[in-house]
Amino acid sequence: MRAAAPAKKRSVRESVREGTRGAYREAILSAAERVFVRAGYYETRMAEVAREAGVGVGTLYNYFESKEQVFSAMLDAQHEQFWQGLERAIEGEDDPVACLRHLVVTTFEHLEQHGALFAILMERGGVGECDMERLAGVDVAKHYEQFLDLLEKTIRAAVRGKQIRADVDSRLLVAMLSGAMNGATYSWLKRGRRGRLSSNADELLSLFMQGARAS
Amino acid sequence: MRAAAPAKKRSVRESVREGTRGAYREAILSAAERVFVRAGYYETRMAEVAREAGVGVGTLYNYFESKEQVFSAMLDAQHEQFWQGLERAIEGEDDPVACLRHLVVTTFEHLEQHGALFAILMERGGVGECDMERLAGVDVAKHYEQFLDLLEKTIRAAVRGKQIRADVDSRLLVAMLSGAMNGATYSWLKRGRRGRLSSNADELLSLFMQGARAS
Amino acid sequence: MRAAAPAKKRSVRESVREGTRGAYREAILSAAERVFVRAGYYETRMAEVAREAGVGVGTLYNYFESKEQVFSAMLDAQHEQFWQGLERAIEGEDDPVACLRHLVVTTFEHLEQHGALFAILMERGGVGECDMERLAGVDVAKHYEQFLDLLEKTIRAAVRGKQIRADVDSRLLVAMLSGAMNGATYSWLKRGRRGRLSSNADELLSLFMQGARAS
Amino acid sequence: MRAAAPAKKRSVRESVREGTRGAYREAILSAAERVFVRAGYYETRMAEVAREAGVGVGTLYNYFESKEQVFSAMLDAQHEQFWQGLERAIEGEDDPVACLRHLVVTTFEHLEQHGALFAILMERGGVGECDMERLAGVDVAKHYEQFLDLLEKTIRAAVRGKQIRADVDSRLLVAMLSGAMNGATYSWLKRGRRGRLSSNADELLSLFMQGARAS
DNA sequence: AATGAATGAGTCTTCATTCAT
DNA sequence: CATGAATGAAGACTCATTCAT
Repeated sequence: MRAAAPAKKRSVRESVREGTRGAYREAILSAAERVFVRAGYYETRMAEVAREAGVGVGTLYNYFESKEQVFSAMLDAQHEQFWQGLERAIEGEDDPVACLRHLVVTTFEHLEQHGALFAILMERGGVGECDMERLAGVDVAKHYEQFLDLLEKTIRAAVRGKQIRADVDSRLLVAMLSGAMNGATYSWLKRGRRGRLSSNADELLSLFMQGARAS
Repeated sequence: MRAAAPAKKRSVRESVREGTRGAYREAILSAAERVFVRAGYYETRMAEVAREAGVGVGTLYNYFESKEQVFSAMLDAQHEQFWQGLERAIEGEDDPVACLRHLVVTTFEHLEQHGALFAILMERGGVGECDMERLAGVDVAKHYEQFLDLLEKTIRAAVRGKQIRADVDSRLLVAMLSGAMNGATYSWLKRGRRGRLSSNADELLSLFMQGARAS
Repeated sequence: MRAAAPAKKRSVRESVREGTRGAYREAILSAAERVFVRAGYYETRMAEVAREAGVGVGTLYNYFESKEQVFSAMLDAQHEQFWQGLERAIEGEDDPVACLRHLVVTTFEHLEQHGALFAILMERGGVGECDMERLAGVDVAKHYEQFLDLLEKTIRAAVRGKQIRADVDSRLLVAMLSGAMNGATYSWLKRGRRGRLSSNADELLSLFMQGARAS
Repeated sequence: MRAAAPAKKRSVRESVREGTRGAYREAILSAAERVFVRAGYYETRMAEVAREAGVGVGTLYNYFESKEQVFSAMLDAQHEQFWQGLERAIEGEDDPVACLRHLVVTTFEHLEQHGALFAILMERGGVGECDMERLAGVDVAKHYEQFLDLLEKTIRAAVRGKQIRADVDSRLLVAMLSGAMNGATYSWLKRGRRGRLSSNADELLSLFMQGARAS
């Protein structure tokens, strides 16, 4: 078999390799997510990621340049998934306030599913002056900023639609809403993930809108 | 001079030594604050802290047991200072809502003065499941929790005084207010500390109260 | 070749690895023996052991937990080898006095081959109150005690066989014989290992037996 | 007082200083003996010696150049004392065998009084190739060799006096006797210093002489 | 001269990364 | 390519020694 047609074998091997490559990548990123969430960036050992992924340490380096890159790639993958869900959620929704609700609910649902990883990053993004912002060279705030941008865009749209008051700096509104979401997430994590995080969405938004609503 | 009262000289020497010990401790903690904020816990090198403090590495270990202890001690010192300011600010204030305002303003002022260190801790406290919560063995969330407790106590008082609605879980209100404060701080840091963080206090509180106010 | 039985290849690889592991362990222990003998425990640097073994420092820690463990493992290996020789030498020998002779000769031969390491340990075992006895946490006297026990057992047998007088505490006889062996070894080392240490065995035993012999 | 006659004061001061110097030196050496015996050379900290002596660390360096020198000086002091006792014991004694007995008894008595320190040194002297022989640069075997020389001289005298057989290398006899003494000391230490070490002297010598005696 | 805090060279140990198999 | 042992750069920490008081 193995000695058979080299040409054909090659394509087969290729495709297998393709699939294999993908599978390995997935497995590594998935393992990385678990371990990084569990232990944090610095306390995470490449050996531990490898074990969790069921591969050899060397294999990690066949797919990624370094620990940093594994971390970064995992972030991107997470963000990608989150972002797709977000876009799907607000697709075709014209009402900015309804959009805001979708954003909050989708975010909370993602956090429920994917643990606090994204939250960690948001939080870490919030570190501010600390170089951790560029955690080990990775711009961990990038994705969070993108999220904040979407939030701001949506709020501005609501302002234009007279649904949200215009006399408050929209950046403050963004800060408040995102902060409130973080606060709720923090509280939920502290309580040991009891209950559903997303069940807070409506009440949270309601409180926010009471203050933000155009009179 | 040399023949002067030995007893006194001794006490002088003692006091000098006392002063020196205190001065060294201060210098180290101060340097530690700068370096830890700059680089984060893991990227901070004891040698760097020593250089920043203008002392030898060994000296660090004359005052603290380990890197962790330096970090922990610096946290405690920061918190001590912050907490004193907080208590001074709300001392004798009976109105819970006015208290809330003092809390926000004092916190913002502290952050303006002491950089994002405290913010880092709050943020880090928010990390959730990550073991970084007990960063290298230090319970960094401890102080933040204490702050949240005070916030909750004050909000409950306002609820009892019919100033804040009773139909919303006070923990959600705490999460929202603290989160909003974090959000504002994050935004301020991102803008490069331009303007005064505390100038957001009234608007932030006003928005919060609109939602929270007892109807 | 490559298409050959993967199963077998695996086992080959395994065995190679096994062999390699063994070889590395051996090399490290052997290097450790040389360096520890040369420099003593405290003056020995892990880097020096690594260099002597022709491996990287990190490799040492792939095989042993710590410097102490390297030391301890080397001791055990030495003792193992010595003890095997000893048992082989006295195997099937019924005459206690002949046994004693085998013990002395075998010990001397081991010392001739393996340098003063074992002697060091014996000597160190003799340190007494000094904590060095438990040199850096390692019970270095353990092996020496085992040797003394064998000596005592053999002497007791000779007493029962009326070959050695019963009116002297066998522990004193043990102390004398072992001490005399140490003394001869010390002298031999001092003379720069000239001549054969084991050539002293018969004369030494003869002198010992003159005093010890049952009248 | 202090401002009084400078000239006289000086001499007073001098004498006080002399006495003081001596007292300090004594205190340090005495403390050093205890600590070195307790912990061994390498595990001994200068700070611990200072504490035991009731002086400041800096003071140690006013009297000795280094840790090594403290160790060395303590050794010399010990040896000095031991040697004086030895000379006093054999002074005027013409019979070599009686001399031997004095040597053994005096040595054992010294060991009983001064703990195992001297024993340690003897033992260490026995280390052989190990650089510990020149423990931290100190020739710890020096004193032991001197003792062995005296032993050999005495044995030779006994040979000349026909009290000890001439057909055995006197160096072997020295090795045996000194070794037996070490063995007895080791055993005594192992038994926790129970009983009197010197009570073994006669029996030990008797056994030795049985073998060594000229027929 | 006594003191003890400051000092930093030197050590063990870790762990990301490489590479022979 | 997968693998995992080898590697060595780098860091926390110790402790003999110095020196200002």
